[in-house]
Amino acid sequence: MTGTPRERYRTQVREEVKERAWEQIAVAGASALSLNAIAKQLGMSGPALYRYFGSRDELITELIRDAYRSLADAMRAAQATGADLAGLAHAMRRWAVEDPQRYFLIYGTPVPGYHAPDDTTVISSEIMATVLDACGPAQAGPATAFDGHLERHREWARGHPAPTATLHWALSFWTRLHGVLSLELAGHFAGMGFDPALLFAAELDRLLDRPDPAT
Amino acid sequence: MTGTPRERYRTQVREEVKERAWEQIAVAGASALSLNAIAKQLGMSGPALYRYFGSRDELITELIRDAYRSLADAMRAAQATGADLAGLAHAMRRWAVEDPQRYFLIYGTPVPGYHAPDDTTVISSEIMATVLDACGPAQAGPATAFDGHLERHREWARGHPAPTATLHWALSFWTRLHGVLSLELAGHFAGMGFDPALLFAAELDRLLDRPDPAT
DNA sequence: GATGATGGTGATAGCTTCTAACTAGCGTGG
DNA sequence: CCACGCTAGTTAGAAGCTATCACCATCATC
Repeated sequence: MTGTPRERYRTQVREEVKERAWEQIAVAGASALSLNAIAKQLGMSGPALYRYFGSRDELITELIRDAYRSLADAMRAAQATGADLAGLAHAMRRWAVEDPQRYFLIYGTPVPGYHAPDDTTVISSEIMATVLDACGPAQAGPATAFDGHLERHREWARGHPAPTATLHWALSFWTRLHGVLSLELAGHFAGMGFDPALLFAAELDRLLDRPDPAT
Repeated sequence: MTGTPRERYRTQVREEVKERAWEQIAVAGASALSLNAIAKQLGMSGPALYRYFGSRDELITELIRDAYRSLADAMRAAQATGADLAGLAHAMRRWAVEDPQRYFLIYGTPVPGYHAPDDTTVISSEIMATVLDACGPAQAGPATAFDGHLERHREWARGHPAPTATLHWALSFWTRLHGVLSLELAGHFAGMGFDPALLFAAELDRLLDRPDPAT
């Protein structure tokens, strides 16, 4: 809405490019993303896209940034509606299942040479802060040897007042949910018969120290 | 050693191709694997490789198979030397850290169209069986609602006599260790300061119900 | 209205996978 | 022993990709 018509057109084309890029990624993965194909879909030919994105990597970087932003927003939105930690976990799973390749763009196989831009780590710690905010005093767990080590490496919490044991707990929240979720999204449970959503819920219950929600 | 000289030469070239492929994957990831580059390294030009591998996908499939086989062997070898569950976990981590891209070839971002060959699921359940074999009666955890669901979907255990609660426990072993391990290998802990190996050990301790190994 | 920034074009280089046609040579059956 | 056949290798080429370059049109502003 703001800016000169030139600028508005420019951002609109950029958005449309990213739109098509997401479509391609959803059906064939990020490695199959083709600038040529996107250009053809937009009715313009090949090199025109380089006016809007300097390279394929630059476009993908932009998409990674947007994916991070989208995940952080989904978590914050869940928190805003009064969701507890279980609610945050399910919001995260919903966001991931909605577009698995978008999840893998963040948490999938890294390309050895590639370095994510700095602001993604900012967003990443924003997500972490959302989890920490939702943690009550109950989320601590008994002190472990790792907690002592973690006490000396609290930098990543960016001054969040949560006790170190809670930081450890939040790390477990992240790693465990990512473990079950990424295996589900990658299809590793496909031929095994059980319902991945139930395994996710069970893992979450164990994490929240609710040993048996059924009885 | 067996077979005609022709066959021996053929398998030797195939092995050499895979060797170079692993080198390329280790430094640039599987997506950057180039048959042309491999052929050039072997001193032959381009299309000659298609005598040995029908396509790029076929080569990658072969590599995935070998990676699965290698992981299963590493786990079985650890078990053969009397390793307990913690030993299995550390064997798995060693194997992964040794060549992260090899780990990601198995557990990383899946290409939407691609379907892994059937024998990989066989090897996968062999790995699962190794874990189940190392489980004592202690590894069960309290019965959960998920265990009831899992009771009706035991097919993937392929007749292993372990009780259902132990199957659930083995799933947690898999998902939790994969969670912390894959995030480490992907570099998501890079800027956070703490030692990923210690987080892995801590997560393993919690999994094995050893709340505080330090005190 | 002239001028300069901007958007788009086709041509081109260099890379990729993969197919097709063809040749050199090894190994075995007659 | 020799001829045939299979195999491994070659070059050429199609189709695709990223990315750069040179050029042209068009729009916005002075």
